[in-house]
This record gives sequence, structure tokens and C-alpha cells, in this order.
Amino acid sequence: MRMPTPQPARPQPARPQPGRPYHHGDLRHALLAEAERLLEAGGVAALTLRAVARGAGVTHAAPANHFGDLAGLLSDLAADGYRRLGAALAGAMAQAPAGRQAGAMGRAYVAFALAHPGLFALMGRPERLDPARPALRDALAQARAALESLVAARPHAGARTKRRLAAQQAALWSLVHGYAVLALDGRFAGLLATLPGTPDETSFLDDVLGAVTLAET
Amino acid sequence: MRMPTPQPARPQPARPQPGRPYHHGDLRHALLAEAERLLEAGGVAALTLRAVARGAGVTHAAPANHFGDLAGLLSDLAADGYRRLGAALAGAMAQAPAGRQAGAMGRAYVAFALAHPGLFALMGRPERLDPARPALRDALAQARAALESLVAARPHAGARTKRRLAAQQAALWSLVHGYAVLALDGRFAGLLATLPGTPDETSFLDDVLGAVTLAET
DNA sequence: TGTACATCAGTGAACGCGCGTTCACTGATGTAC
DNA sequence: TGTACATCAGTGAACGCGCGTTCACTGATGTAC
Repeated sequence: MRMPTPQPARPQPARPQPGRPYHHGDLRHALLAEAERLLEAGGVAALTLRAVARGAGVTHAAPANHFGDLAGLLSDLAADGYRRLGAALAGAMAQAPAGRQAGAMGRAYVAFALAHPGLFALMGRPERLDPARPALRDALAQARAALESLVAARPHAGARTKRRLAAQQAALWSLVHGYAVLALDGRFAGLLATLPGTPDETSFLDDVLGAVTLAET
Repeated sequence: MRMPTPQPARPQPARPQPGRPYHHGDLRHALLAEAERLLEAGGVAALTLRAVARGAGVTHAAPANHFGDLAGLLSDLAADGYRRLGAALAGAMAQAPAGRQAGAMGRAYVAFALAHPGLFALMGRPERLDPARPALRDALAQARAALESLVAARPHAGARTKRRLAAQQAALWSLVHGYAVLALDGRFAGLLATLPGTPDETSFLDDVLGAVTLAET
């Protein structure tokens, strides 16, 4: 019996598939999911309209129907990131015992960044985003609100107190943002290697948070 | 008397200038200077071999003689940034009275970032740089040494103390790096606008540094 | 239940663009003798 | 002081690439009657 010659594994014919439905059904979410996959695999530079469309199995002009342009797609993806970050911060706040909320929130912030480095990097690249997009504005506001909830509970504070509260908030934010950025860039690798037990970035964060006291208000 | 028709201001004929010497003389530095100019004017995305060469009035293949490729040029530029940052940190340390050195260094770090936002951004984009370049390695090491000089004076510390010192160093670094990044992204703008006197990012940094105490060793 | 029609979502081809890299070349410089 | 020659630095044209955008189109869906 003659066996059929094994076909060389050729690239998926992709588009003109016979049984493939013309409409995708939920292309918008499929594109966002593929974009996030590309982002975590190859960084912000890997995010192009064509690559995303390719990954979703769709013509590269198709995303325009859902996002307008590339900045739109990136903005909606970043908005999703801010939404998730805000939720993580709020959740950490809610679960932490009184007096430990700042630390809990800081840990949640860094944990989010380390778990989603690509998304975190995109969120920190405003020049690639369109700030006018409602989804992005809303998600940003939501994440900020979570951050600010730590010190926002005193609407009647005097001017001096107000400024001190703002400084505390900015200090915590700066600390955890800086830690996340530096950790993701591998800047602590050398330092950690010299420490006994060679801690990782997550456990070292506890040391770092412990090394800092926010001055009492 | 007939006045000559005013010539439309046409773009500099650029290359085939008659009197122009074939050899530039110091093209390497001219390219670095132009690259930094472009960087501060248009961000990291504006840095292409062709744009830099164009700005320096030279063929776009010329930079290869001095930097090999684009990553080489960016790396040497970033190296210069680290050298200057390291010098600024060391200078601030040297001038500050004992006990105020951490604050002085933090202020110098943020001041550098705010004065050279493009360069600072490039330094924080390791994926665009070539870490194997000796100039970059050296400059990085120099800047780190300045940062570490704050707590590096105790080589015989025990394990617990060592880890605490490392945590303090990382905390200060994270704080000022995060502050610089967030300030440059305009993240404090809304917050500052609500404060009495609407401070700018530089004076607000004093508040932020004042809001934080590094735990005693 | 059927039919006409408007709207929507994805296709596929084409466009022009700027990019980094390669290459043979040539003008300028410096060095050996 | 002059000359031959190797090396260096910049030229200019060409290459292929992937990009975002535009466009007329068509298949699918939903709605009005």
C-alpha cells in the first residue's frame, strides 16, 4: 500500500479557511487577549496592529473596527491593567488589619507589577496611550482612588496636614513604583546575590518596607 | 534697481556642500550631542541612526564607523548619562553635612532626572542598550558605587545588619527613582494642584523626603 | 413566516514611509622610508 | 623634503522589511413590515 507522501508542515493557510465563520463573535476581546500575550512575551515593542491581528487570525485591518487605531488598542489594554491594579490595591486594603494597610497595598502594587511586567511597562508609557479614551481615564481614576484611599479619609484636615498627607501618599507610591521598576529592570540582582540566603525581589520588598517609616501625621 | 527675488527658504543642501571637509573632525561627539538633543526633544522613539546622522549633517551610514550599530550609539549615550548621574550623586554626597547625605543624594537624583528627562528615560530602557559595552558597564558601576557609598562603609557588618543596610539603600533608591519616574509622567500634577500654594515637583520632593524616615540601623 | 433593506464586521490589495544594514567607492590622513 | 602606501572615515545608492492607513468590497446579522 502506498503511503501518501508526508506533506511538509506548512504554515497554517490562515485566512481563507473554508469552515471559518466570517464574523468572529468576540474579536474585541480576542484582540486584547492576544495583545497582552504579545506584550508579556515581547515587551511593548512587540505590540503592533499587524502582529496582534495576525495572532488573532484576522486581517490586519480588522482591529480598526474595534479600536480605531493602535493607540486605541494600547489604551484599552492599559485601561484593563489599571482596572486590575486598582482592584488588587482595593482588595489588599480591605483585607489588611488597621495599621498594616500601607504595607499591604505596597505589596499588592509590586506583586501586580512582577506578575504582569509587560502590562505594567505599557501602563508606564503614556506617550503610547491616548489619555482622552474614556476607558483609560476611568480606569486611571479608579486606580488612583484606591491609592488615595489610604490618606483620603480626612477631608477636613488643615493646610499643613493636607500637605503632609499628600507627601505620605506620594512617598508610598514612589517607593513601591520605584521598587517595581528597578526590580523588573534587574537592578537589584547584584545586590540580592550578596545577601545571605539570596532573597528574591518579593521577600526583599518586606525588608525594604520595613526599613521605612512614614512619619506620623 | 532690481532686487533679487527672495529665495524660498529651502532646506539646507546638506551633503554635497562645496567647501565642506570630507572628514568631520569629531563626528563621534557631534553624533552624541545630536542624539541627546533629539532625545530631549522627541523622546527615545526619536532616536534613529538616520535622524542622528541627518542632524549631524552626515550620511546615515557614517555612524557605523563610530558606534557599530544603533544599540551601540544608544549605549554610549546612556553611559554618558550614568557618568553624569554618578558624578552628581557623589558631588551631592561630598557637600552634604553628615546626617543629611541621604536627602542630598535623593535630591540630586531627582534633579538629574528632571533636568534630563529624555536621557533619564533612555537609561531606564535596558532593552534598547547593549549591556556588554564597556563604556556602559563602567558608567553603570560608577553610578552604583555613588549610590552605595551611603551604606557601604561597614564591610564588617553582621548578616542581619548587612541585610538591613541593603534594604535601606534599596528603599532610598526606589523612593527617588519612583518619584522621578512618576513626576516625569505627570502623575503628581493633579495632586499638586490641590495643595495650597500649588508646589512644583522639586519643592514637593522635600515634603516627600520629610515624610519618610529610614529606620535606624 | 417571509422578504427587503440597512448596518455592521472582516477581507484583501495597495499605498507610501522610514527604518537598519550592506556595499563598493573615494577622499583624507598619517606613517615609513 | 618628498613619495609610496596603508588605514581610516564618510559617501551614496541599493536592499528588503514591517509598519499604519486607506479603500472598495462582501458576507453576515438584525430589524421593519
